[in-house]
Amino acid sequence: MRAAIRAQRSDSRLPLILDEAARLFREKGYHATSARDIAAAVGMLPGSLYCHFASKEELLVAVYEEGVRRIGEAVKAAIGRKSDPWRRLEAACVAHLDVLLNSSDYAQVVVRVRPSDVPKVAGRLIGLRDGYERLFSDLLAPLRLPPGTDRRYLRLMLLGALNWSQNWFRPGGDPPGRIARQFLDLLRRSLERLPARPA
Amino acid sequence: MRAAIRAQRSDSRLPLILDEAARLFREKGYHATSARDIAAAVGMLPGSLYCHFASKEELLVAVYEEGVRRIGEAVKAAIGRKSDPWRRLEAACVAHLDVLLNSSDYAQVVVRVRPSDVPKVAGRLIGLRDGYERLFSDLLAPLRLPPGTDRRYLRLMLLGALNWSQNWFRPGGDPPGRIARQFLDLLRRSLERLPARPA
DNA sequence: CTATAAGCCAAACGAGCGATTGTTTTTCCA
DNA sequence: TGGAAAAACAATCGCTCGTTTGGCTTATAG
Repeated sequence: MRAAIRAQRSDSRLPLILDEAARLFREKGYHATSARDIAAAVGMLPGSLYCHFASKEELLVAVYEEGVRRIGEAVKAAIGRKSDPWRRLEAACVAHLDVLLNSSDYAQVVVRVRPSDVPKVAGRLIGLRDGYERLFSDLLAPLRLPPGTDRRYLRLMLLGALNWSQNWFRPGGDPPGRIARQFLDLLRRSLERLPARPA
Repeated sequence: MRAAIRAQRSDSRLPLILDEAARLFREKGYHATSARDIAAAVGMLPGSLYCHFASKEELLVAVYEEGVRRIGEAVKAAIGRKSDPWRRLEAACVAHLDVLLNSSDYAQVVVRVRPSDVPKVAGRLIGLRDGYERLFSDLLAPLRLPPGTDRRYLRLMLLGALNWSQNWFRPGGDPPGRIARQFLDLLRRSLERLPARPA
């Protein structure tokens, strides 16, 4: 029991602050969430937040960083040791969308909050997002595609459609995994240079 | 000279208010734009805005309505009297993206501002956007597609990719029309059931 | 010529904002 | 077990927010 109490006490509430900030930023957006909202959700006074963060913007950056880290981690785990390029891409899309629509407030903040909404840290946010998207460039590189196919547009179209799904997705409809596969399949058949499926 | 003065005086500044509100909402987002910002841009005092609008939310709705109207108008004009379904869709995508990235602050607000950021009027904003998107459903209906193709996902993917391009588009790169055609072409080849292009 | 109503100004309201300060409590290690 | 360091409290700062009120000017219809 002593050990349990000690462990509890030594818990810093910083992770809790990040959790609640992520949840609120995801729910209402950055500007519509006040420092007081976050403090109240954690159960502390507004001023106490500034023991952990220099400003509300820096708190956002911390949430954003963790979000990028978690998406990247989920996608890398999903790819695993697969070797077929199309299967790797499919696994990545499914994981990307799953973490984006379902499992992580942090990840949702990355897509929900526009860097240009927070000018003071916009550059850093964009840098973080770009870092993640390079992962998709790497996934697209080994695909064998029809000559003349622009991989950059392929990436932009795929990620754009996936990210935008946050705007219309409602739990209870098709699950994220199915959405991701549907999108990918719309591109896949042509780009694999297979004839349309036989009747 | 007398006539000129009279004409000037009778000018209502309401259109100017809408223009500046659209510009600022597009640039900074809804919450980051204050009523004082808008008033200053028009050259009047903050309180005077309320001669024309009951609240900041209602001003947003007015801008949003005008935005939806303008996108719809541009897309319909682009379709014109074309009859081939794929050409109609292409013209629509090009017009949609052009108005979204280039020509209209009003249109950009429609994509930029998330309805859920403004809960009091979210329902009306979503309704307006849904009304517009029905236009795309109509464009997709007459396409001859491989059996089993889900037109709903086709619409969601296409509009999602187009709308998201607002996040990465920078003037000076490829023009909107080219972007739209690139996206559409990535889908088109397979869905038209043509074999891959001959070497 | 006058009554009316719209458009705008001038001033300010209360609420809520992000952030700071000084003090107290808690934690942890020597 | 003493004492520094970290964490949180308590109170409040100055500011900006959306909005309201009341009065002045001016175009226009009767």
